[in-house]
Order: sequence, then structure tokens, then C-alpha cells
Amino acid sequence: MKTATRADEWMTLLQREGYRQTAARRAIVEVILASQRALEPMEIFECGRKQYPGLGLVTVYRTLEKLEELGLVQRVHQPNGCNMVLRATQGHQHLLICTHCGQAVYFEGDDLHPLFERVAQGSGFDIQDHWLQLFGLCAACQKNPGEN
Amino acid sequence: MKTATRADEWMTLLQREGYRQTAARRAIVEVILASQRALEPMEIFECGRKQYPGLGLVTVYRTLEKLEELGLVQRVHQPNGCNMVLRATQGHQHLLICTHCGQAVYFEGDDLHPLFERVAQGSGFDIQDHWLQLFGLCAACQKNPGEN
DNA sequence: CTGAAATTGAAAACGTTTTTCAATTATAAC
DNA sequence: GTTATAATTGAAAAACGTTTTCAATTTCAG
Ligand SMILES: [Mn+2]
Ligand SMILES: [Mn+2]
Ligand SMILES: [Zn+2]
Ligand SMILES: [Zn+2]
Repeated sequence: MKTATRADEWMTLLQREGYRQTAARRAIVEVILASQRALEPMEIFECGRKQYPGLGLVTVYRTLEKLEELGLVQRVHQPNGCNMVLRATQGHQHLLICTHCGQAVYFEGDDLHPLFERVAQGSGFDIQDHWLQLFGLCAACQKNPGEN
Repeated sequence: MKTATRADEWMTLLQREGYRQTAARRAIVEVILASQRALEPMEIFECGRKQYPGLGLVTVYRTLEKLEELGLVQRVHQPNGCNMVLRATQGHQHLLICTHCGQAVYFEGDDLHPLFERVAQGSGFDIQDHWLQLFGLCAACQKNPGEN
């Protein structure tokens, strides 16, 4: 008996939504799931085409749209790129990103509500949403400052 | 005796840096200072050209580079645009942005250090920087939900 | 006023994303 | 398995925002 991989799960979710399972989509999904960091569409295209050489860049864009729709991936803004794509996580989480290797880690447990209260009071705004992202050096990049 | 406007100050700062005072630059500076929200380069171009019709879009881009260099403006990422430009503020401040009219207000007084500590411990990262931005409805847009 | 250097806008080049389209493919019904 | 249908594909072209190139103009120190 085979264990369903995460890629299998994503393909099934796509199918459940009425989309079809194709080799191109599977290649894209596997690239995203294998990466520890957010990738640009062009990077996904280049990696994906190693596994499925016929892959077209247009299909990458179209597949990313659908994966975002399903909440499986998330767009990430960084100083060096604003259209990067990362597997999403469930629940309310924020990102911690290594400025050297790009590794992206989700964390939770922020309670910013006291801050929101204070800012709402001071400004008269009704606060609805927030973006929080931390940047730093991951453990590996602290040890190998010269690498990469 | 004339009061030096904020635009005068910015032009002087540019000159002090070795740049020249020109009509094109002044038009751009005045558009940015008059706006309560972050603007796209194209918007700055369109407004600026009302005051100085000869203005070129290229000059907008080149002037924005210099203003950013001097720390007078800041790039703002939003769901609807990642290269928007807003007058900067001194010190460590974050932005509160109205999702309806775009009005952008700086606020300070976040103490996120306890959070950083906790995340650093949990992840092994050395945290160096953070992005925090709040979104909501400004007082005016709460009152006039249909407007605009 | 003069001259050197900075600045300008138009046009072209660029990289990324979207649209168009005819051919191919996945899937459900038979 | 075969067939019919609608979804999906990649190539090419178009669209888009930004950057580079360049000759003409403008600023400003001397
Ligand atoms: Mn949060
Ligand atoms: Mn962005
Ligand atoms: Zn790292
Ligand atoms: Zn508003």
C-alpha cells in the first residue's frame, strides 16, 4: 500500500474542485512542495521543466492562480521580489524569512490585539487586517556566513 | 518674509546632496507632499504633469530614486501595488492604511521584542528586521461606506 | 556671461505577466 | 475500449511597468 504524498493530496484537491490532473500541474506542485523558500514563477518554471521538459511558463502562472484560489499557496512579498510563492499553512500564522538563503518558516503566537486597540483609539480607524513578517539569519546561515 | 514650505526643504536637501533644483523635480516633490496616501509612479506622473506639462515619466522614476536615497520617501507594499511611494517619517514607525481610500498614517509604540525573543528561541534564527502594517477603514470611510 | 556637468524627455529595450488561439489531453458516458 | 466534450496545453503575440540610451537642454559655479 502506497502512502499518499502531499503532492497527491494537492492533485486530489484540484480534481475535487473540478480541475484536471495533468503532468504539468503535478510537476509544478512538486517543485513548490520541495522548496523551503518562496519561489518566483520563473524559478518554478525552470525547476519544473527538469521533471517535465514540455512545461510552459504560462501553465505555471495558470496553475499558481488555482493553487492560490484553493489556499494551498500564498504570495510572499520580500525586499527582493513581490510575487514569490510559498506553500501556505493552516490557521493564522506569520513568516520568518532568512535574508541569506531565503528559508521561510511559519510561526504563530503573536498577540497584537493590545497594539491594535491602542492604534485604533489614536487614529479612529477600524482595524481589520495586518501584515507581520520577520527577517533574520537562519541557524545554518549564522554558522556559514560566507556560503552561497 | 516667506515661510519655507516642506517642498522648499526637500529641494534644498536635494541641492545639498549635489543635485540640482529643477521644475520637474519640484512638481514631483509637491505631488508627493500633497498626498495623504502612497502613490504609484504613474499617478505621480499624471498629477505632476498638471503642474508642469513637460514632465516625463522617466524623470519621475529618477527623482524617486534620489528621494528614497535621501530617506524622504519610502516604498510601500500593498495588496494592490508594491511600488507605491509615500513621504517617510523619522524614527521607527509603522503604517496604518485605509483599504477604502488609501489614506496612510504612521504610528509608533509597538514593542514586539518579547515576540521576537520567543520566535528566535523557537526557530534558532537571529532576527534582524521586521515588517508590520495594519489595514482597516479610516474614520471618514466608516461614515461614508458608499463613497468613491 | 561662459563652460562643464547634470538633467531632461523621447524612443528603444527590457523582463515579467496576460491574452489569444489552434492543437492536445483528461475525463465521463457509453 | 471507444467516443464525445470540455478543459488544458504551449507557442506566439500583446500588454505592462520599468530601465537604458542618447542627443538636446538646463542649471549653476566661476
Ligand atoms: Mn497576526
Ligand atoms: Mn510587495
Ligand atoms: Zn539561511
Ligand atoms: Zn479611508
